[in-house]
Amino acid sequence: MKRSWPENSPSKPRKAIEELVQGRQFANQLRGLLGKSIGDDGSAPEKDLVLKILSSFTNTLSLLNSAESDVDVDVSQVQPNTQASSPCWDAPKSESSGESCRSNSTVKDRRGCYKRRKTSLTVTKETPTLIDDGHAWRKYGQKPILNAKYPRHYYRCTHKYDQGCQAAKQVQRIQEDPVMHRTIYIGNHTCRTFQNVPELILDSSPNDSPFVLSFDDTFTNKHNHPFLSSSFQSVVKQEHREEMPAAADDITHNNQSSSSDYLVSPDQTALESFYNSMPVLSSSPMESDNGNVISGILVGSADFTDDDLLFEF
DNA sequence: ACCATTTGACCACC
DNA sequence: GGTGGTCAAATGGT
Repeated sequence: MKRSWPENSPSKPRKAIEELVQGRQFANQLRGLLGKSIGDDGSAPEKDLVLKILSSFTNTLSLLNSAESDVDVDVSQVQPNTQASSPCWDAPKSESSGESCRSNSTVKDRRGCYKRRKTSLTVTKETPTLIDDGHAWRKYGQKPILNAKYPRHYYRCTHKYDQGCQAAKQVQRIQEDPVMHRTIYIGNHTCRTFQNVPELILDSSPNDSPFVLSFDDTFTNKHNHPFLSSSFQSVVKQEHREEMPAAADDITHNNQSSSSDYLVSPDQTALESFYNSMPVLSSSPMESDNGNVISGILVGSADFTDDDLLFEF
């Protein structure tokens, strides 16, 4: 599950990680200073630049650190034959969703009765700030994670039941850098209710990547990956898919489209090649005055508990 | 009253 | 059996 460094060179990557962590902490300190003097809207070019630096650090760290990540979702976890084994995820409330559930149990006894979705479409992001991603999330759980300093928070889409939206996310503060939060987006939004989310059109031109996005007329540089375009968003770590027809929930933006309208290709190989070929991180210089726009697309961490907010600045 | 969060309990997976 | 993911009652906020 977790990747590890080659046995013959275990120390160098770790040293690199340490250096990167330190660099990222320095960048965070600088960002804090800038934040105090500039404001918190993220629109200042200085702050934007710092965020990009942070993103670079985080990205590199994430690549190096994936083997140690406590929320690691490795591509190797993809288990195609588990696609149909997630009834509780798709319809967790339904009585029929838990085949393994005790049939005669009371309502209270049905707690935790579900089929855990082992693998699914997931996108891991690390964000230096807690920015509303435009979706409405409801927290449904919090768990302390073994060997992790900070608990993991579980969120589901607010419209899970009224619209059947399957999107969920897990948020956990990164141990090495508590300012950063690692958000794992699971599944894609099928709800139509969005706040502050701009128009986002997936360009499915056949000659290019089927996942190219265009952000209306304010965001047209197609070489930037949708996940990676924000100066706030730091890392798209890994992704794999299972039964979800679309790519990341946040890039679909189906507020104006039904689930069948997803423009992201469901083809897994295309998806993989897309993510393999894309640059690890690219920070768009174009979104600086549209921070809210981009954050609504790319950055998770909408709802946080008090301890999360302690680190907000 | 309604909605969101908290939190202990339950259960699947390893 | 341990860990992590989810449920749902209890609680709090508006």
